[in-house]
Amino acid sequence: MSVNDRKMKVLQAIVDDYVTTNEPVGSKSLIERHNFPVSSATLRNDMAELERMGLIEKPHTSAGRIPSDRGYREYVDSLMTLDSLSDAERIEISGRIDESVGEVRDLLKNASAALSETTGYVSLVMTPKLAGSSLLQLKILMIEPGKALVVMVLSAGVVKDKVVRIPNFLTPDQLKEISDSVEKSLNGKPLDEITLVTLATSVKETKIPDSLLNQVLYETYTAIKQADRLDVYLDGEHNMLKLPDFSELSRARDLLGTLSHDGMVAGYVNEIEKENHGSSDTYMIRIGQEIALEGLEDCSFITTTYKVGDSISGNIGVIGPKRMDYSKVISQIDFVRYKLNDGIKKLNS
Amino acid sequence: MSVNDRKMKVLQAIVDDYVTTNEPVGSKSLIERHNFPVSSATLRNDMAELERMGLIEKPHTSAGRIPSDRGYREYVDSLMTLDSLSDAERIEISGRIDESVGEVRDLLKNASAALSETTGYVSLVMTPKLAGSSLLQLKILMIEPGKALVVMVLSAGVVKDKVVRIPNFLTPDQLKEISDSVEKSLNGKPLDEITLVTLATSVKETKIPDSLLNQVLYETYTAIKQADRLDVYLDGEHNMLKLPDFSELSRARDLLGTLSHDGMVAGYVNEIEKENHGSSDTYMIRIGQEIALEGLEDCSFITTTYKVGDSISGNIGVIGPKRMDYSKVISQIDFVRYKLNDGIKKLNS
DNA sequence: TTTGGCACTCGAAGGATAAGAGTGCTAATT
DNA sequence: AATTAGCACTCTTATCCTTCGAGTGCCAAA
Repeated sequence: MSVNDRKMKVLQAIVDDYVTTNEPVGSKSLIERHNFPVSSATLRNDMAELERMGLIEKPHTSAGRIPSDRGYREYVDSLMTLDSLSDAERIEISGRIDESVGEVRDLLKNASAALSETTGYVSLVMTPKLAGSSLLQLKILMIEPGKALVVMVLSAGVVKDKVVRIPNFLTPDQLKEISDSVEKSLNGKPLDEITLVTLATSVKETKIPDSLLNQVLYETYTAIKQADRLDVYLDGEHNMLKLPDFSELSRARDLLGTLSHDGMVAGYVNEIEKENHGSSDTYMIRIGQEIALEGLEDCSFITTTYKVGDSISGNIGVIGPKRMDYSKVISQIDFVRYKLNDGIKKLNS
Repeated sequence: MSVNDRKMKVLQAIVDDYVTTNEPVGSKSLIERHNFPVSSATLRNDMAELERMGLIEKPHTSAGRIPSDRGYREYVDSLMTLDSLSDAERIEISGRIDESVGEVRDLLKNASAALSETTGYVSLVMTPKLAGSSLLQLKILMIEPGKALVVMVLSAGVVKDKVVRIPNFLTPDQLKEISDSVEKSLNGKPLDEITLVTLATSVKETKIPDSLLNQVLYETYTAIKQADRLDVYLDGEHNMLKLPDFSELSRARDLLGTLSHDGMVAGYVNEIEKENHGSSDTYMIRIGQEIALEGLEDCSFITTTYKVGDSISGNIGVIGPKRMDYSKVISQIDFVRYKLNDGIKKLNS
């Protein structure tokens, strides 16, 4: 084993130890716990070198070493060995997710709950981005005078709807006429290409007075725009309070404060995804300072995607302390992702 | 002023001081801050008496006094003076709530956000209980072979729907036949009186084979049952970390742990409401140990109802430290409640 | 019933000290 | 050149002690 190889082993050992004990690790305990065929003095030299390379650091002059952000990065990129889930864990997760009844929303919520429960960290599940998916059907149904339901069927069988207000004296027949023309002209169009103008041109041929038409069109338009609204299911925030990493109240406060703006978190995930543009099934891992969200400096953020049909996907991930068992968490996310894909397929088929 | 009156004044002063300073209040500072026309020794006697009555207590032998749960109770029931909101607060709250677009769900979420924001505590908004409301319309619409949408209109104009799976070879005409018979026989029935049997009898006369019928009926039944699902919007949990009352990490952990089970909190609110059965517009206040939820021993829980139409109502409230400005919080809830009632009326009219 | 006075209590804050884990460096060894 | 033993040095943590001050309870006088 070359000297360089050993240094990397040392880094790996430091990360492993620090993750489990949450104590800066010193040369002596390193020797005790792992069987390095060298003395502690040698490890001290290696550790000094690793520090020079910026991979580990000491909290204080006379303390052991902890991994730096770059150290974790090196660990995750090159040193980590992936392990797999125990059967017990699989059963636990499956149980929670399979109890979902009927709606995608339940499924996503339960997946998030299962993920935060098994990891002990914060889980994140976002509804799929529908902006790029296309409109397969659109019907406007009269509920009662003045009130209608816009029902949209999107690619991959996703159904969205919204109650809208319409002019009181619009008749069901008139509404049907509008609905049919709109559907005819929008059919197959991607959601994000639909504008108010598109809608207006689609009903040019009808004989319904503009005054009535306009309100219906506008409401239909808002319904379409709202169809791709992003919902975020964050779960397990309170888990972070159990971690020694956040035993300082101010850290915990900053963290939970930021996490309470789920829109911010979602926005950040979308940014990350843009950078990795669309390579699905891969894991995006952000460590410590790499995360551009206030209060998450001591966290790592792991995300990946789940699928709804072929072209539509949503995000799923975990926010935990930098000091986490990356390998384990990734396999946990992976299994939840698998169950989620599966559940959605069953629901939407 | 009688001696007894003064004792109550002293209690009031202690609560007021303790709420603002979060320090046990002693006889001397009491004299300084309020103009009692007596000496500190006299107040000491009064305080000893109040303690004998169980209304105040000392954390330690040589500390000042803090209100006991019963002390707060006395304060809330008899001593508190209600004040009103500042214009700035009204505008702040109105702004947040008025920006809601289109859906009741947004409105509830925003109301909850506004409430947690202005109080600085945890807010709670629950969707209305629909179990008792009745079914005015029910339509089952074919979306594509194998998939249909069940649309229900309930009292007070509330619309609910759910995508369900149906047998692949069921024709739109058959579906319409089922839909019409079901609607005819269920019309006006309260949701909680509808059973699978009710549904089955309603379609006895149709000529559709049972094998097809049963799945549709079952799915419709689950759609109806799911219509009155209770959603809970808890917001501002992280605010609690800012309070000195929860600067002990373990307290904060217990509190947020319990609050993360929003189902538990919702269940508790329903219990409270049953006890107060249905007297609307009143405030239900639980203080400290009166709250039967783990981790909320140092909290107070104030709830009331908002209205959707005449007969349907939901709950809204705040969870904060016992040591809160009750009067202020109540007026804040009251204003949010008012804005919420108003917003719903506008949406549903 | 109220008041001044006084002894007493107890927590919070501030040092001082000792223990312990860990480091860096030097000189010797392989 | 790489490794090792040894040792002086550093820095944190825990513990104990002291002091300080706010507050109490109670007694005797008004």
